[in-house]
Amino acid sequence: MDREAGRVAGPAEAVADQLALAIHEHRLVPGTKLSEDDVGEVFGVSRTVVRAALQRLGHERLITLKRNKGAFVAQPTVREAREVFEARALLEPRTARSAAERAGPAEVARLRELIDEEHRAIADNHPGRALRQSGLFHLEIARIADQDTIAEFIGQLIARSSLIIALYWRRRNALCESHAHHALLNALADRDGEGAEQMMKGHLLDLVSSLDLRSLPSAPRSLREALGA
Amino acid sequence: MDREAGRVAGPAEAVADQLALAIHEHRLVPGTKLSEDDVGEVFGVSRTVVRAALQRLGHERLITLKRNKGAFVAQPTVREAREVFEARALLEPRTARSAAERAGPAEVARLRELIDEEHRAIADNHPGRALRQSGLFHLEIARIADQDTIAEFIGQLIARSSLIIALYWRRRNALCESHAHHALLNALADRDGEGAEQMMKGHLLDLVSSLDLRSLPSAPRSLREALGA
DNA sequence: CGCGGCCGTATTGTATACAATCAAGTCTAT
DNA sequence: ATAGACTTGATTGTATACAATACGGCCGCG
Repeated sequence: MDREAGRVAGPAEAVADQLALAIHEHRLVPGTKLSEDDVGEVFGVSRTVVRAALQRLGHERLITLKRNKGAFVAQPTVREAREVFEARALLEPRTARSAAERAGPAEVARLRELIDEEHRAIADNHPGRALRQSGLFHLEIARIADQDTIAEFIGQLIARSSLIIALYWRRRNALCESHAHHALLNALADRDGEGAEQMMKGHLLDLVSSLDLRSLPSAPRSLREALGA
Repeated sequence: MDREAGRVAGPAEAVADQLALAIHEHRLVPGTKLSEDDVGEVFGVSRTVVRAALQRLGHERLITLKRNKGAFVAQPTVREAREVFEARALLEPRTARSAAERAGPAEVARLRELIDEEHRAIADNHPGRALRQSGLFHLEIARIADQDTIAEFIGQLIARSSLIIALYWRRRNALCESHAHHALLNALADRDGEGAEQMMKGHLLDLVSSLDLRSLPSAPRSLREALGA
């Protein structure tokens, strides 16, 4: 479960990972303020390590750091939402193709397990967990492609996608898009690179089209914030 | 010269930018240790802000943070070098196409200015500055494409490429690859998207082939000496 | 002469204290 | 009553002090 091999994890990483998970699962919604004292008390660490964690999340664009004002769970704009999915469209299809050309039985099994957990989360009425598992499925494909650098980018984009979905998701039903994941899995199992690439491309387009990128971000926490910054 | 609009710059950002520039221009070579006390004394700030700066650079993979050991200018492995250029190959050609479809006279003029500065740096025998300008040329194309998210990724990849070039550059002559930049510029000025995409693809392939991905890192230098000149 | 454990020094990790800035509520004057 | 300035409380920005860890030299032993 370590974020990255070769880099030793410290308390700040642990705090950042916990916060990132909460954001990913929509337990922390966009716009929420993350006070340094509050976070420090929750995790039992000092502001020093909290600040380090917040800095990392800020660099990943999961939170926005406003000078002298504090850290807030990011609220991606419509423009940023489009850009994130355009970046994913550039990276993920080709990566899925590479993954298909490399996938063995062990890799397919890992992907199947992720899909199963996603289904279990849906059955348990935990849409946040389901979304997280869905993201891990995409990330695992990048890892199978044996491209750590691209995988890291995709991981960031997936996290930001989670924020975008929180803000712009159109239909609230929990159908999600597990069929697409199944189809992708089959293509990978068949080592069908071309198919996997096309599947991923279509899947991402479906995702974007399931968003409502014409509306403004859903209601911010305060009117003042909507009119001010 | 601000790194990013919307985010207010503080002292830590200034220190990080200076260090990043030094790394980019090869005044700080891979492997160099960045002691917190030394950096703090050089820039006249306390370790707190130095640590913030080092953390940002660490997240950008320009430096490697070893727990309880300190920060060192990163030494990308051969594998990482390949991955960085594979990522660039995924992102930059399509981005160059978009840029070509959007470029107006002002954008072309900015690019031409960057090329001119690159030539001036070469004429002044400042290969570090020339390399930096070359990177800014690539980055400006991403900005012209009006894709901030992708541009940020490309910016990171360019910075890492600078480290890779420091470690694996084969021929030491300062010929560089300005012809390719000129050709790219012409394609952009002609709004030739397809041509720009192909040019960029070929240019990146040329870059990779100019590396010697079998040699090993060279000896580092001291921080003070590198920044003093 | 080489090797292994010990200790001193230097550097990083973390917590805390102080300064600076911001937000909100109060008070006054028009 | 409202607009504006002031003041107060809270939160962040920065510096410093202390604790923990690692590196290097020294000594003793084989």
